[in-house]
Amino acid sequence: MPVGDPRQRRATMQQVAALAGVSLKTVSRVVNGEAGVSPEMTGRVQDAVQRLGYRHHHGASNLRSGRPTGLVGALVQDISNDFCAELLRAVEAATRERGQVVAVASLDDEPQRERAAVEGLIRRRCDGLILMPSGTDQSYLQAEVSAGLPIVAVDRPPGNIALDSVTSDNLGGARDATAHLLRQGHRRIACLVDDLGIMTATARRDGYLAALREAGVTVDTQLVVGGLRTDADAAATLTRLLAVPNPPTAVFAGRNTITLGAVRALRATDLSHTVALVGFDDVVAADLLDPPVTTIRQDAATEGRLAVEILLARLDGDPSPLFTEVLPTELVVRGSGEIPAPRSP
Amino acid sequence: MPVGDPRQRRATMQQVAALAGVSLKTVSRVVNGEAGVSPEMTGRVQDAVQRLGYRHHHGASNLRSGRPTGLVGALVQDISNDFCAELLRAVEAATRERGQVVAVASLDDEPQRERAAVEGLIRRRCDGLILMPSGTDQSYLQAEVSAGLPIVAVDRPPGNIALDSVTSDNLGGARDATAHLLRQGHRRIACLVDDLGIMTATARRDGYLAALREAGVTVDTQLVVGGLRTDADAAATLTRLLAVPNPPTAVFAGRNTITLGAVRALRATDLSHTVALVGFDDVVAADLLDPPVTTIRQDAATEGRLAVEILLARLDGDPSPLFTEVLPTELVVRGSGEIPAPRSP
DNA sequence: TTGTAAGCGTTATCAC
DNA sequence: GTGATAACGCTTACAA
Repeated sequence: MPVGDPRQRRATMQQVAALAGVSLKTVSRVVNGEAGVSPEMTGRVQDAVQRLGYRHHHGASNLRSGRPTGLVGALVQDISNDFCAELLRAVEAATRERGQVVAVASLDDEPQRERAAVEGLIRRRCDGLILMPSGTDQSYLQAEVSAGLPIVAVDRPPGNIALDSVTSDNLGGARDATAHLLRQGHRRIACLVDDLGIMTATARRDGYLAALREAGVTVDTQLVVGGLRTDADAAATLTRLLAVPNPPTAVFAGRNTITLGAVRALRATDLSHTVALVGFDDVVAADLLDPPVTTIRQDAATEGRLAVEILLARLDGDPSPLFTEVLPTELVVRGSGEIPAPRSP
Repeated sequence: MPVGDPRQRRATMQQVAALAGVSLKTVSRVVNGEAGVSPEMTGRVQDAVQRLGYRHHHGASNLRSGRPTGLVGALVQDISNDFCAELLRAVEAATRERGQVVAVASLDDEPQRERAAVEGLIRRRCDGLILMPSGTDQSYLQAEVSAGLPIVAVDRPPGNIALDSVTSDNLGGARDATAHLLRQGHRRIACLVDDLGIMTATARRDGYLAALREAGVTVDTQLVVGGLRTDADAAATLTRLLAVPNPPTAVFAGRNTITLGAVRALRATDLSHTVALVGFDDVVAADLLDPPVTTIRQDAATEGRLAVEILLARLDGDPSPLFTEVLPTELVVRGSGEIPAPRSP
């Protein structure tokens, strides 16, 4: 077997044709499984293909044929985050069936990274994009959309542009979570959310506020904290909140990492069984913790599946008006959220 | 803004040239930032580029220039698995810096899927591959390697072929885990591992066996179970093992999902604080469980980082002999692994 | 500084 | 059935 150059140089159809003693076009026909080639020719070509280790050049093929590239982009916040990873899994499963390839990127909620990633994929002529928007402005995508590139926003609504989108009912879920805590008698409920530049964080805080308002409970702005990026942030913040006079008796955690941070803080202060906790978004071993963590479940897999279904439909020419799916969330009662409020002093 | 056709049709350099009233080559120069174009021409071209929404066509450009495509493949067992996801994150971080794009796929340990995914990426002329091998035979890759395609195996050694590889010390880690349990006085230790067709599962079982042998403990083959794919499998199996006469007093779980299954089974049988448990591979909230779970930690991020470093070095022409990095594992003592054996009856 | 011609690996078109 | 030939969108080589 010949040792390859470091610079990849692969056999071309031309070379296969030469070795097989046939024309270029015949090789093309055999390689593409077109009918109307004699068995003998077919055999000779396949032989040459084997011998030269010929591989079809999808890119060159596409250049001429104008067919789609079969490259789909999936840009999420963080591919190592459970929620994103599950969503991607669903996307990947659907595209694999079509022989498409999925390019992924973590944007870490940096709009600049989003633009760079999109740019890279467009230069590579991806067929479509699934995007978890960073920041609040996706208007730069207008040119691409107008050029016919299907883009589906997932998990968060896009800003300043109309795109197909699949999101969870963040506001409703947060309201449910907060209402649940209110029903246990809590009135001082901390609200810990991510960076408020992120639409979902804002929506979840708004859901919290809505629930309080509906219950006629006055908001203590000291108990509402945004900008929490990591579980360590969340743990530190909650520890601080618990240390002041008249501390919260319950916590609404606006994200899975924040929930974990909250659990750590409650453990450290020995308040796990005293302070109630409801988290938005499931945590892996939520049922195994003590107490088990009550959460608002949002279905990442369904979000991904729906998004990719819409994308593939668009690729197939579906002319429907804009899809804006909003998936319901589900309160999963496990224990931590049912800790009652202490009797009023 | 013109409404795009469903079939994407983007402006070409030719069209830009026509609109700007310059030659194709001048457009090429401006677009590629080559020196030696008058400011006036540059302006006219940039104008036309804007107006037409021109996007560079990386594929066409590559076809002639022969430059690398900037597409890197990362094929893992399951992108929604924590370990894989973290590994991918590291890969992605490194490639992003180079403006490369990462295509991912979950193989689910199905050799057929691996071949299909590799095939798809090769047709798209990816520059290199990071592969978590499925099954035990990667010899089919020989032709690609000979053609100059850099491939780095991660997490598991490739079968029947020499590839750069980055793996964890599975055998050593499993031996450490088992030795740790032996030190607590346990003699009847269950060993629960994944499908034995997976190299890491075999290595971990072998590490378990080695530790028993070194301690002069006879192996009870009834306690050694392979083929566990899900946490439910693991839970069911352990529940069964615990129900027979002379049950195990400790468990070595060969994978993070198996560890979770074991925790569930121990909870259900109320043996969490009676039967010791050491798991291979960290579990997300291991420190928050009761008891906290002792694990053998393997560093997914480092594995990914090293693999991609090797890959990029090869792309840059590094002619070193084969790399075969074996990363050490670390025993993380948390509680579940330190439950002592009951006194002999 | 700018432009022309050829060619990258493939497919489409139309002859033989 | 099989094969020339042009073309896809771009870059290289070379000329003006």
